[in-house]
Formats: sequence, structure tokens, C-alpha cells
Amino acid sequence: MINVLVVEDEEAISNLISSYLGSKGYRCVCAFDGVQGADLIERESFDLILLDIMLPEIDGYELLEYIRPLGTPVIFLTAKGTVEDRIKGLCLGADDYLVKPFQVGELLARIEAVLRRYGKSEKQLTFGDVFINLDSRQVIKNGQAVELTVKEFDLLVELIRNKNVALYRDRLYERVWNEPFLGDTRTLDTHIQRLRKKLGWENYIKTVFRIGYRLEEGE
Amino acid sequence: MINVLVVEDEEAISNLISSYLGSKGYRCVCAFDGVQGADLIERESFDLILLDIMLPEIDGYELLEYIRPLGTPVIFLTAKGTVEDRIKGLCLGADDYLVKPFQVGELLARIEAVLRRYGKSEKQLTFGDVFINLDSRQVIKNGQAVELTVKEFDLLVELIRNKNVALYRDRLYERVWNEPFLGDTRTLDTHIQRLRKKLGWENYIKTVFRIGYRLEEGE
DNA sequence: ATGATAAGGTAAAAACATGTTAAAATGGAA
DNA sequence: TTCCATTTTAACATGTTTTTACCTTATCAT
Repeated sequence: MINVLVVEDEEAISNLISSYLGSKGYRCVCAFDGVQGADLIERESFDLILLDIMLPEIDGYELLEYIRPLGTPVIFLTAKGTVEDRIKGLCLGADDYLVKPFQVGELLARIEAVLRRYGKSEKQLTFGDVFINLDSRQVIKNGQAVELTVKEFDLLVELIRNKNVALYRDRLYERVWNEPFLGDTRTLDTHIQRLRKKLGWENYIKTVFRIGYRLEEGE
Repeated sequence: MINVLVVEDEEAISNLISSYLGSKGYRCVCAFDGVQGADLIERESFDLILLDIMLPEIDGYELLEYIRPLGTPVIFLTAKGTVEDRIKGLCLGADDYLVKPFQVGELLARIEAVLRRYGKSEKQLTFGDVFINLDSRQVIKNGQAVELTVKEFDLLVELIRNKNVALYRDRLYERVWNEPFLGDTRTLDTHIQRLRKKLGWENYIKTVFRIGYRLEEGE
């Protein structure tokens, strides 16, 4: 699922965006000031950030500086509509610019354009000989369908989206289960084992001892 | 691991690039003509493509057309050095342009710049012939993976981040272990020994008597 | 030089993490 | 409700890492 961060202090706008995008199948996380935004950016990775310029604590320009090295696309949302502001935002590295008030439909169009530009409008994933369709939630290995349960599927997607990254078990669990990780169960391990078995990925899903797991390319 | 495709028909250059990048922790796949290149691009996803312009079968410009929709960054490698060629490549969507013959170091610098721009530069560190990927938590020495435990890895990162600085043992311990140092154990020393051994760094990790340790550049 | 400390080296114990299996709990569909 | 697939838990086995213990070697201040 596409993960969007909305950094916006006006709650009305924030709610509007998140409920609209939610209904369109995006996952929205909201921050109400720059500090919260920076925190969230550190915690998890987003596919897109919608960024208000006028924010308490840290303003949008400053936050953008922080985001740029991550390469995450950014759309500015702002009341400031002068040409200079536009240019400033775009020069600093924003991907697009939307002046408030705006139609949610227009916002969606721009979001999709930006994501397309970044090749993130993924409906499918592949890894090795495994092909995954996110819409139908089907997994095919060597042309053969592989039956995965919900949790197994979500776990697989999370691993592939973060291939070659050592995923901390707590983060991994929290991302897939959407609940805090209380480290005393074997739930995650059990699911990892089942994925390994069903896909024959004993050599690709590596255990990173004391950290978590890593889906490794090559080998 | 960063996955690079090299499409280049001169085998000497291809080998040079792939062995150099390999030693820096990149995974390189080589294609020797445009058709092979297109095949590989279809088969797997790359983080970066190095593309020669003058190729048998399908030339670089044509292949670029094919690559662009994927959003994969491309650096042209070519003997053609005219301004028109430069402009043509960049206009068509190449991210950078390198004229042969080139220094491998310059190539690496450009690669890292492009990857950074795309947010794909997984954080990485190098020291001497050792290459560290912070995302995947993998360590490569001379192209060979070195298996480090969590503590060894964290200790190594701390040393490299403070190269040429004498690190007090208490500070070093506290940074890596996240707990106060109660100076009566040999834990830190033991880990230093193991790092020295695994990396062959007996001459680089110096003991600063009564102070701690220092990772020294240049023998 | 010498002795009090500090660090190196090695092995083994202790601590801890993950794999494995089966059984129990959960929850949705018939 | 009952059944069934899925998910979680529990218990035990196995495997790794980290720490400690102990002895040796090195360093520095006197």
C-alpha cells in the first residue's frame, strides 16, 4: 500500500486529505507540526510526503531540507501562492506545488502523477522467480500459483519492499501486524518459517541474528 | 546490495567496472550488447544502469527509451564527447554522462551522486578495503562478505565514524552497548580483538594505552 | 630495571535468540 | 452452531553471541 505522510497543522485539511486518500486506497499518516513530521520520517519510510509550508516548530522549507536526501517525493501544500514561493519550493526540490484551497480530486491527480514519475504506482512486485500482484493478492512462482495466507502475504510484501535491508523484528512485526511488538512470542518467526518453506526461500530470507530478517538478492 | 547493470561491449572496460564496483560492495551484472541489456532489464530490477552508446544490435539511445519508463537512473558511458552528444543523452533522460577513457574513481563518485539523488544510496561507509552497508548491515572486504555479529558491527561503525580519533574506552562502550561502563570487564577488549582478527586490522585498530582505541588511516 | 596495571589471547560458561513442531485459540463461512 | 483454515502460543531443541575467567604479555612511572 502506498504510504503517504501529511504534514499539515490545520486539522480540517489534514482530515479531509487523509479520509479522501484513505478511501482511494492510500495509507495516510498525519503530523501536525514540523517536529512530529521529522520524527515520523525517521521512524518509517514514506512513498510521498504532502508538506504544508507554514508550520509550527519547523517550517516546511526546513523540513524539506531534511527530506531531500531521502529521495522521497514531496508535494507542497500552501496558502502562499506567489510566483516566488512557487519557484522557491520547486528549486528546493519539491516535486509539485498545490495552492490552498484545492479540490481533493486535483490533489489526487497530482499525487498520481508524481508517483508515476517515481515509478511507485506499483501494482506488482517481483523478486527472483516470484511475481506478486498486489491487487489480486496472488503470488506466482515459476508460473505456478503459491497459496499464501493474509499474514504471509503481507509479510512477503514488506520483505520485498525492503529487500536487502536488515529489518528489525519489532519494526517488521509492527508494520505487518499493525500492533506493538511484545517480544516474547514466536509468531513472527513462525510466519517467516512458513514463507521460507512455501517459497523455497531458505537461502533468500536470511536471519540477521539479534536484529531480524533480511531478504537478500543474489546467492 | 546495490544492483548495477553495465551494458558495454568492450570487455576490458566491462571487466574493469565490474571488478571495481564489486570491490566497493555493488553487485554488477554485465551485458555485451543492447539485446542482452534489454533482456536483463526485463528479468530483474536494477538500481542503476551504466550504458554505453555505441553498442551492437540495439544502441544506447534506443535502449534508453526502453529504460526510461522504469524510472531507473542511467549514466551514459561513451567515447563520443561532443557537446551535441552530451546534450542528446541528457535530454533523452540520462542522469549523467561520462566520457571514455575515465578514472574508475570518477565513475564511483558519479554513481554515488546519482544514487543519492534517487534516494537509493543506502547509507554506506568505507575504510580502506572494507565497505559497510548500514541498511543491510553487511560488511564486505575485497569483495568478500565478512560475517560480523551485532556488537562487532556496531563497534566497527563507531570506530569508522570516529576514525583517527582516540576513543575513550568508557565512551566507546557506552555508545555501542547503550549502558554505563563499569570498568572491570574485558568485554570491550574481547570485541576489539575479534574485529581485528576478522578484518585483519591488527595494524589499523591501535591501542591507546590507558585511554582506549583509535582506528588509524594509513598503516 | 622493576613492579603495578593494562591489554592480549584463548577457551568455555552463561545468556540469549531462533528453529521446529504440535497443539490450542481464533474467527469467519456454511 | 459447527467446521475449517488461519493464526498464535507453548514447549523444547538447537544454534549464536556475549561475557567471563584466567593466564600471558606489554607498558609506563618510579
